Amino acid sequence: MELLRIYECLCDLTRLRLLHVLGEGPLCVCHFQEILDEPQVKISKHLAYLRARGLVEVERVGNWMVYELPAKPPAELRANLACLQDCVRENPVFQRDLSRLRKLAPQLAASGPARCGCRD
Amino acid sequence: MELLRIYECLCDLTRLRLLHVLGEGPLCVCHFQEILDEPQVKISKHLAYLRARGLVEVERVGNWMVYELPAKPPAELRANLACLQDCVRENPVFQRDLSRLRKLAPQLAASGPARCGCRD
DNA sequence: GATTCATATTCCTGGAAAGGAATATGAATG
DNA sequence: CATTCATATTCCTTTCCAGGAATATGAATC
Repeated sequence: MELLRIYECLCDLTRLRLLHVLGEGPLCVCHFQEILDEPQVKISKHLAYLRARGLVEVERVGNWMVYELPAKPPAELRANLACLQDCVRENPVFQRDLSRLRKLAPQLAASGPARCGCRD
Repeated sequence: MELLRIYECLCDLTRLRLLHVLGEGPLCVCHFQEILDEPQVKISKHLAYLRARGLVEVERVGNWMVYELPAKPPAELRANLACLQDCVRENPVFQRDLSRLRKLAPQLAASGPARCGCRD
């Protein structure tokens, strides 16, 4: 993966938030909408942007599209995601996203990384 | 400093190279031109871009403009510059830049971080 | 004070991308 | 098979930025 592609993905706030939340585990679009509190088009387009550049992968599950980070992310991506996570540790927006995620999937919070709960 | 501003600066190859080389120490525009082998306008504009966002600082020394990283870079910048350096450790373009830098200022290579040698 | 030198700025053009409104797709369900 | 639901795509407008050519600035030097 090219480093530049990664940085291009990182230079938009919505995409930063998407990637940050994805660090907790796979998630579907409807959950992103609730967590980020942003319109569907916006979420969907930015996910497409990330997907086109290989930063996320998708799997269709019935009506839902479940997005996740690549199973084996290249070193550059891993390094930058770790760096991002570190940088936003005290950022209210990013932390609010995380706490909303945990409210959405409280049963998963205990059992390791969150999964998309659409099927429940 | 806003994290987004940093990422915006990082999503262009020329700026990545400038920042990477600046990690070795202050440098003037003419040296950047030689090291990156890019036209003056391009270098100058990207340095202005970085400067406008606070990623670099300038000092005039006679005819030369000496650019450097901020004396006390905020944590987000430090983290990302370290991450960048790590990611390009095996990248031929970035490593060629470094070796050109050392050829330009061999006497400085030994004595710690490189300084702009225009005054010599 | 005219010239030179290093660098910055302006003016242009083309392309990318963000955001929203509207519409399309495709799976599930009645 | 018509509808609903979750999501994607298209179309549009606006803004931003990259790159190059030409020109401007400002310090130094003759």
